[in-house]
Amino acid sequence: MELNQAKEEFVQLWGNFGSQWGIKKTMAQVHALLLTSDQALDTDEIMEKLSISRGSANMNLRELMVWNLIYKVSKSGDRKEFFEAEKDIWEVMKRITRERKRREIEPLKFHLSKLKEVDSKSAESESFVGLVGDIDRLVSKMDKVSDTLMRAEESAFFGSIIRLLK
Amino acid sequence: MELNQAKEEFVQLWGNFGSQWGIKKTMAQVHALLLTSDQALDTDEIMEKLSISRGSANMNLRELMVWNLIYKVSKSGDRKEFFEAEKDIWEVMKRITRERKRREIEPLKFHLSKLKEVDSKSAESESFVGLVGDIDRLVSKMDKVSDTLMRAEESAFFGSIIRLLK
DNA sequence: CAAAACTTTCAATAATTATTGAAAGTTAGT
DNA sequence: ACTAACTTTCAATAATTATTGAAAGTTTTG
Repeated sequence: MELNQAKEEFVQLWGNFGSQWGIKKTMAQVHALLLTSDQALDTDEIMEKLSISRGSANMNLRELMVWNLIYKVSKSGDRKEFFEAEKDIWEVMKRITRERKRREIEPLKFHLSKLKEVDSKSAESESFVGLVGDIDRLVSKMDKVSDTLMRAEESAFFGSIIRLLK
Repeated sequence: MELNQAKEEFVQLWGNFGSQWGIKKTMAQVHALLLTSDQALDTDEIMEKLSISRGSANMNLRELMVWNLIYKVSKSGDRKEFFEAEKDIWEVMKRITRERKRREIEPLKFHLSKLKEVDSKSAESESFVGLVGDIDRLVSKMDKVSDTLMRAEESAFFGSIIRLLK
């Protein structure tokens, strides 16, 4: 397979899978384009390569910066802004996980804790509170495990535990 | 807070968060309704409680059965079908994870392996193949870890490792 | 400071995705 | 085998979500 074709397929692939797990398709495509580009690109290049409008390019680039997945870079002698992606895939995954945690896990835990305040007079109330509590504990556990995983590469101790899990 | 109000809020909550992570909103709401119901419900009750059409109720119930999150149950002396949810939350999470793995991780790995067949003549090709390989390895690792977690409750050995991660 | 170069915004519009509900299909009882 | 009770399908429609692009805003340069 030819390199440019492979890159294009990668952009589509990343877009489709990204949108399956909560990342907007176009944002994921912009990300993929920058991930597979050996040099920083400017807005017009991105618009052209992905056939998207200036507005969309701008919006998605800004969002990717919020997620910390791409950086603005300047080229001397050019006043345009160029963008380049964080290339360390493990770092990419950590940042996506961090952002999703902030946007999803934390609000979810907040709402669950409210629901536990239901008047627990009846057996049915008890079992509802039990269910909510179980969900809360499970979410917390998954959250903790993902934290630990994210730290694993930086710690010999946790790293060795992770290796056990292979 | 009053129980029925809490249940309604839970249905909304589950619907919103479900749709953020790839489960359709109405399906998640049907699931939440059955999770918090102390008895099995029939299609008409579900239609009424969630204000959805017969078609939508049917479609979402069938999909939940594919995911193995709910069961059909019969009541003697009634030929209607009733539905009830798997109540063990850990089991629920395992089944959701399993289904998502089947639908997302496996196809992703398949596509990634294709992309590694790019002609690697140039330095740029090498780095593209490197990126794809990194992603493939990361996805595999996360997949393995999640498998291990899913098995953890059933194994004293893995269970004790998981407890270390708290 | 004025104009050029570039970036951002946002209301209108397009694209996508979910829902409806009536009709077709199925199953069970007599 | 007929009918009534119930379930499923799917083309039409509604609801939602993403995209556009022209106008407004900002920054840089001479």
